[in-house]
Amino acid sequence: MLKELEKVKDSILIKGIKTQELSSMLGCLRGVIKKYDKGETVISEGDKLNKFGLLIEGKLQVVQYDYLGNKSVISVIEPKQIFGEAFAYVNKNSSLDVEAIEKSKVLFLDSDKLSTPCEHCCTFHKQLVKNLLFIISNKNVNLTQKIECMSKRTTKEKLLTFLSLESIKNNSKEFTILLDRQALADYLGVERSAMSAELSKLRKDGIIECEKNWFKLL
Amino acid sequence: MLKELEKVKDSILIKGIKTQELSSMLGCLRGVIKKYDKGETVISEGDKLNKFGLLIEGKLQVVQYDYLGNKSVISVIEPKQIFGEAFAYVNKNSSLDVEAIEKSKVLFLDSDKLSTPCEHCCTFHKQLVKNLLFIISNKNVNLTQKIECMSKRTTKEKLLTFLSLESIKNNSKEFTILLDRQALADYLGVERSAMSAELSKLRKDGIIECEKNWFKLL
DNA sequence: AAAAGTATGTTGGAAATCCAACAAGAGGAG
DNA sequence: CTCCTCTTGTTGGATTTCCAACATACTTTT
Repeated sequence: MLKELEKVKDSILIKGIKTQELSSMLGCLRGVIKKYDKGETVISEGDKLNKFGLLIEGKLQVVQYDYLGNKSVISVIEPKQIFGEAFAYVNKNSSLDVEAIEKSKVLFLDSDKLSTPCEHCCTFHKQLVKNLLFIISNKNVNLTQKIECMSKRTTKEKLLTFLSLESIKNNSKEFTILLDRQALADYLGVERSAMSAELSKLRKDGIIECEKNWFKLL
Repeated sequence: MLKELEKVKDSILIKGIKTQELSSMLGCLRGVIKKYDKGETVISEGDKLNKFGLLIEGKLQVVQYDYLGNKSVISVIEPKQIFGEAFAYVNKNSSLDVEAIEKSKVLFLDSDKLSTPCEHCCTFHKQLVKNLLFIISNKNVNLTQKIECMSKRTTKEKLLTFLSLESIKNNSKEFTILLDRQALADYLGVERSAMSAELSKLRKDGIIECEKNWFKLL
């Protein structure tokens, strides 16, 4: 198990923790590794979570079924990322499903053990708590920014809000983004073709320049 | 200062902490109380935060200015609620403003001191960390649900998604909501009048019953 | 190099939303 | 009670988005 953990030792969750501490950490947090084949369910809607997951290898998908039963993909989990922590710490049953889309290996850690340092006050606990607070707060900031974009009424405004935020993040009027057109449209909650048309208009109106993933605000 | 803190001793942040521990907590977390008059700025965009706030009395507003300079209210902070914690823990400058909309009193706590238990391993630290993780995770879940609603393409779907989630929360097909029509429209990111019309249609089609803040899914 | 697949841009009609203005009802203040 | 304000519902035309279909360019496969 230790060997598995070392594969992800530069993940944000365990960043700053000494290699020699990893072993006692696994014991302290009751680490368990589980393996999933492609298509298997990792977490089901309604599950009570007292552990959260750290993906060691493979790929997972967080999905949701709406009131009509339509499936939608909320996010994709890559190795070194954690998942399920929000439900674990609100003590609420999961409202999402997590499925393996590749053969995957997951390390589960006890959420309570992490937040409650043991009697020995192990030094790694401090670091873990810091790291976890960083991860969750960061998600929070990102979700808030997404909402900021989505709450604009027109596609043009959504785009400009998004691009303006990216420009600030990159500290430059020029930048590249990670999303392709379809992913950007999904992120903003609009139609890809309509967004594409709007991008063309912004370009024609001299408000932006762009090509593929590269953008420049004028 | 201790007297002020006792006013909010049933806040989620300090829930479960013994009264006799509050005093040492204030010292440990370098608590500072600041007072603001109506209209004063509590946090400015760009501020580097190493403390987060716990509102003791008054009322605050979290606002944001978009790329055109338009002001929009992100949320309202009521007594016992905390604010600024996300930016404090991601070590990122605030991208939001916080303003006092009433004469207010705020207790600031050092975010680093909270996440890094002192040598004495004070028992209240454990509880604080747990409480904080709960609060932030909870915000996370709520933001995700809001995104779930907003990402639907039509007003009808947005409404039904929202109502379906409320129904689940209340564990009943019948429930009342806290938002009035305008607030609900803002939450879903649609026009109030269009939403009102859609509600009427849903009622006419026999999909829901509603009156004011009361709803029933059929 | 041909073929198949993927990403992006374009377009036109159908559908939905926005916007502004007004109507109806409830509740509060004088 | 009357006046005023606030909330909610209604309506119609302007605007925007959606949707489906197709064009083009670029990649990968064979």
